[in-house]
Amino acid sequence: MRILQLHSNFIVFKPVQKEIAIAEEAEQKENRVEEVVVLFTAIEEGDNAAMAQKAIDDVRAFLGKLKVNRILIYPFAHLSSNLSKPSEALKVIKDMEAYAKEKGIETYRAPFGWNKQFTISIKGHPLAEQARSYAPTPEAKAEGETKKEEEPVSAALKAEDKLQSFWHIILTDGSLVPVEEFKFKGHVNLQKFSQYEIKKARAVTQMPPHVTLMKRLEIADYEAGSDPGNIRWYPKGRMIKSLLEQYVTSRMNAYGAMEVETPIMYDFNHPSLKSYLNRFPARQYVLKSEDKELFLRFAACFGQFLMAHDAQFSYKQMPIKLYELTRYSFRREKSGEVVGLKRLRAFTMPDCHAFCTDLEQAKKEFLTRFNICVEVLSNIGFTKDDYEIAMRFTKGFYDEHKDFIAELAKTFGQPMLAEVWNERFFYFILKWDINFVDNQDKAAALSTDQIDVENAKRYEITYVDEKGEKQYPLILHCSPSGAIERDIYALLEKAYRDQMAGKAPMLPLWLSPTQVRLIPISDKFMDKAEELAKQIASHRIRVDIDDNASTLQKKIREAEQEWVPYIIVIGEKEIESGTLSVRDRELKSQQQNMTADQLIAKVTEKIAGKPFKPLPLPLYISKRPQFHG
RNA sequence: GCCUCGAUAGCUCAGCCCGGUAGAGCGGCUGCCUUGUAAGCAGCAGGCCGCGGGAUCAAGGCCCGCUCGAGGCUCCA
Repeated sequence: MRILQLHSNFIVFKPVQKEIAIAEEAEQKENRVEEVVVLFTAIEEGDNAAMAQKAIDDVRAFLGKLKVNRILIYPFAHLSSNLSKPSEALKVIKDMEAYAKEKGIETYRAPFGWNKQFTISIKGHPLAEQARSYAPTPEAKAEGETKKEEEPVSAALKAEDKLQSFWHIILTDGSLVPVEEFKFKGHVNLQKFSQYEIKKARAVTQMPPHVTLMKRLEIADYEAGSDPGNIRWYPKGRMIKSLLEQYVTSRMNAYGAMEVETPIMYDFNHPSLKSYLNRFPARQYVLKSEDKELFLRFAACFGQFLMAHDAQFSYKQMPIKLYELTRYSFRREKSGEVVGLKRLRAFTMPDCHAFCTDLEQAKKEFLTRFNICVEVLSNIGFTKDDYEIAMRFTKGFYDEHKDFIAELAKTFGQPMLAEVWNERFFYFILKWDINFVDNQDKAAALSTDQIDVENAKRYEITYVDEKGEKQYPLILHCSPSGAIERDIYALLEKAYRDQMAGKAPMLPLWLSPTQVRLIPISDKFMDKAEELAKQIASHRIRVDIDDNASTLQKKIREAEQEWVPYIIVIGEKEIESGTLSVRDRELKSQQQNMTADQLIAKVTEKIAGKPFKPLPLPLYISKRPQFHG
């Protein structure tokens, strides 16, 4: 709290304009107060009622010396760069006012939240001008926290600090083995993942491989002109990202989810959002617009919950599934945590909520979605060897639903990590996440699902049951693929791992920007190359032509460095024989002889069922700009 | 956010310790070569040495601040 205290002959102030939504009511007329001690006051983060009283007590001491008993509390934000939230500030200002009146001081107050005009005449004596600053004292701080604890949400937050986790491995029969007793032989990644989760101990001194790759392959790059964690996508990267987005969305459509679209920014002071938000105090991007304070969404929950709040539905229609691909969700992660495509401040997340009548329905749906998530990751290009699963639940939940956990474990067919809590700290009773373990032995969550038992109430979302009574549903929160950017991170890290193991690194065929590269041996064969390109492209295959004036060997080298899956050289032999010599990256670039039709059939089969986008760059390589050295 | 380290041509990096006219390779452009499965040859252009301040006759190099990045800590709904 900062106070500028001025002993004045008089002050005249006039509210001009409301600055914020929660501004107090006030008349736009001049107010004049004579012979008064004016307190220009800024309320800072952490200030509370105790501090309000202390400040007023200090002022009272001065009033005695000055022989005045009249104060004006004047909210004045400009004294601090560490202001509290307006709603908090108003509370503290009111505390000051009430306490001062209680102590018999003639107290005036300028309205909060207004742009005000003022004229002041200050007395010239030594005690007339005083500035004071109050940092939250340890006691005041503790008191503030105790106070917070009374709110249910903050209690949960505070509990999270003390949260104690017990780590186990879930065997495929659903039984739990303490992590220390599990033999990790043959489960190297699970061991790494467990280490990461439990000890969080890492020692690495290398640039994350996917960061180098995302730049070199002209997929994505940092954008220094934005905020950290806001990424620039080049044509190839945009295409890859768009295909993944399309794929996940179409899979969720097939699952029966209804796609919706909701705003990316929300009013800080909206009553339904407030208590939910309080759990995440410093994590949003905040923006001011006219008289409103808005935050950027960090998931699709807000929009979908507000929509579900207004919707009418009954048990007969449930489970009801809403889906949105958020482009973007925003989380203002701490600067030291933002890295590459792994952890961003603006990211694209598919988010599907299922509203279920009861736990039985929720469990059934949960299992369905679990299988969908594994399928989605598989289609993106990840096998069960690429990731590890963590199940998180309370001891109580496990005891009651052991069979269900066992069923999930059996479905997955591999041991999983279990984080077990003694009591529930979060709004969910069961959660799992699929984690990719990267080349620095760090883990990043991809798919996730959870059973939420709190938010229906918080958002007043209800359905009508068989008896015609309103009930709160259980809400499942699922991201089938996790953040799309993170999928690309994992694909690149996987490719790098393949490379280290002596394999040719590559993207899945359906995501390769160029699927087939044609290299005419000389200008003479350009016509033939164009003809062939036309034929291949007509089958929804991305094909391009290297028409640069360099050597054959160099063109092959460049195609290999671009991770092009099929490279075809076109010259005299091909034209005469009618068969193509295809360099197949998957087969360590061995040359395979096949006809154009055979190649088309092969590619078509491999990308069957996946979305398609045309070549993201000009057909001729010579026409392409260079986006990254 | 904190601690440590870094930022030099489009890219990768040398020069900094010990202050004195800005370097290489790749890429780009121009020309030659018309190529048979991972780098053909030559020439040319290209720099606010991240931004701002300071000390110095003189700063890419020393000092301070900032921005961005990397690692660690913390965090990860």
